Amino acid sequence: MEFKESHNLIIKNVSRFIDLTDLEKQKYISLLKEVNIKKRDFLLQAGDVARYEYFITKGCLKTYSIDEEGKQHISMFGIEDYWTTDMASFISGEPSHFFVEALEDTELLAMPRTKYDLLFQEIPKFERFYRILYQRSLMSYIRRSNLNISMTAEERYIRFMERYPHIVRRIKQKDLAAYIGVTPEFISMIKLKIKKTS
Amino acid sequence: MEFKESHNLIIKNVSRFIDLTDLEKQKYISLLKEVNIKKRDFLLQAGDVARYEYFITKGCLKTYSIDEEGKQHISMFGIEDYWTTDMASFISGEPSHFFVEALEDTELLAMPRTKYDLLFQEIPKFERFYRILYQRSLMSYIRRSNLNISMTAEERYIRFMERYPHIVRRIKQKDLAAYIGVTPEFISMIKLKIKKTS
DNA sequence: TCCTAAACTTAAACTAGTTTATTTTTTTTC
DNA sequence: GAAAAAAAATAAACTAGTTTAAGTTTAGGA
Repeated sequence: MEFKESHNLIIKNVSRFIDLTDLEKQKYISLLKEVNIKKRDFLLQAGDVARYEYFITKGCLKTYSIDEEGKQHISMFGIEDYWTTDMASFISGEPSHFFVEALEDTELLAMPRTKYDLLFQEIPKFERFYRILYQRSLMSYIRRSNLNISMTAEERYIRFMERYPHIVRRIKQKDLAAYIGVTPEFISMIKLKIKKTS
Repeated sequence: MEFKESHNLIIKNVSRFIDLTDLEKQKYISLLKEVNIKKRDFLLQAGDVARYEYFITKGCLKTYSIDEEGKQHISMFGIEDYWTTDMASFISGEPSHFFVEALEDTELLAMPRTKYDLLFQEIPKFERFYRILYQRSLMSYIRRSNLNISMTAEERYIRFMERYPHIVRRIKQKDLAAYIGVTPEFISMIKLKIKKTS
């Protein structure tokens, strides 16, 4: 069975955890909506309710909140083959505290909250898919926040550079700083220090 | 159908998200193992593999890691009606980086990793239960780490005191500090400051 | 119930990371 | 491809939270 490129991508992602028949694939795809946004546009803004769970087929996004002093805190970057939304808002139906903004022109597939129950009803295997997906997200979330707590900013910077060089290449240093949890000035200091010692 | 007190508790917890027949309840309970540990004993230690997911029926626990300088970082407290384990180790089968230690004599029900697949096979509804459970854990994890990032230690302290007074009553200030992410001395300073201002 | 270890308090010196301000470099836009 | 805007670098003054150290209170085991 032939699908378009973006649909192949999402089916490949889902098929890591569950096997779908051709009919189920078709059914699943029929629930998805295509969304394209330009660089600097928002997929979600604080105050909005997250009505979709998005799968990224092309591009790059950042998810962040803004604190009382107006500072951005980036909680994740999203690139091809990853999922993004504000889970808290998506589930609870309450307004989000997050912004999801495109760092490049971006293409996504959106699963509407309104179709979520229908999906589980028609293809119960998806309970399993999401059980595993959320279990793994939880796992990496726990790992990350544990590391963040026990490492200095310099260690966090070095670790991110080593583990996600493909993301580093696509983002501004300013955004890296907002993810690491320091000021851009401090990143400059770290780089200077590393240059001197090596 | 009659079950013992602890089994009633876990069934009530599971029944928030899925309905079980009496037969399914019995089957589920037959997979669980009762575990009792004394204050200061460990449910899990760094280096061990987490072979169980635990439901707390009585008592209080802390989950923490120890960094290179020997400092404890508490990531959660567990009390009655909550679940605990190191999800990362439980899923991956790799050794854990966490300690789970009893702060009081504690009674638990343990679901073995070895029975996990059997559970999903025999009662597929549990895929749904865990999908929802993990989705909600993820949600509160995201909320918490977002708040921690954008608040000062003082704000985090005040918030915890307000939201979890029933937990505060059962733990040492030292452990509260390790959860908030500051030294016990700094907690003393915060208390002093609050006393002065009010 | 007493004794001892652990927990908590207070305070002064210290440090990782921030703030503010200026200059240089890179990116965007027309 | 030049002008304007945004991002990055450098450096000095500053602050939230740490460290060290000494004294006080509390808890729990023999």
